[in-house]
Amino acid sequence: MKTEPDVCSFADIMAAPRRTTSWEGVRNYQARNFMRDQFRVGDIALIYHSSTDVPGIAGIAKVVRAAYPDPSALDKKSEYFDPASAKAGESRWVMVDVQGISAVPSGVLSLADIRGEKKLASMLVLQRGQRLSIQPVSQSEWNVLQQMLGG
DNA sequence: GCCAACGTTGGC
DNA sequence: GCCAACGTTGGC
Repeated sequence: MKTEPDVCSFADIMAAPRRTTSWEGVRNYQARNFMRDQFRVGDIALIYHSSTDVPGIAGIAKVVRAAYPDPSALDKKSEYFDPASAKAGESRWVMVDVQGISAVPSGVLSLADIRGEKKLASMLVLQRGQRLSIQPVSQSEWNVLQQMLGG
């Protein structure tokens, strides 16, 4: 799950009540559908910092609430306000709640580190033009990442 | 700040 | 339903 640390960093998640935050503001259908159709309570999520000095995985979280309507789409004061949702009278977007588990010990497992590991060459985050803010990670990729994170 | 890549919008 | 124009993403 990508986030800009200036907006919501992994540290922000860890500092939130119950270390839990709602993943509001996803406004891309493919990313929404991943949350709606694939996310289950208990699933592990990698929190990735984008648009920052050292982009990469900053921490591990887990899904503690499955997809439900994202009310920010109906909030005119929100930067995530969606006129089409407001017109329809209900949010077309969903969010999940995630709870921080642990930060990456070194601070970040950088994109460069990920790119340097041949076993991770299949990761979507490395693919050219891949901008999706929610990306699936395979079990084998996760196994390698866990090794790199010291188990 | 650049710019490639991609998604969305809207006129036709 | 095509597709040009526009907006956004995000590494570099």
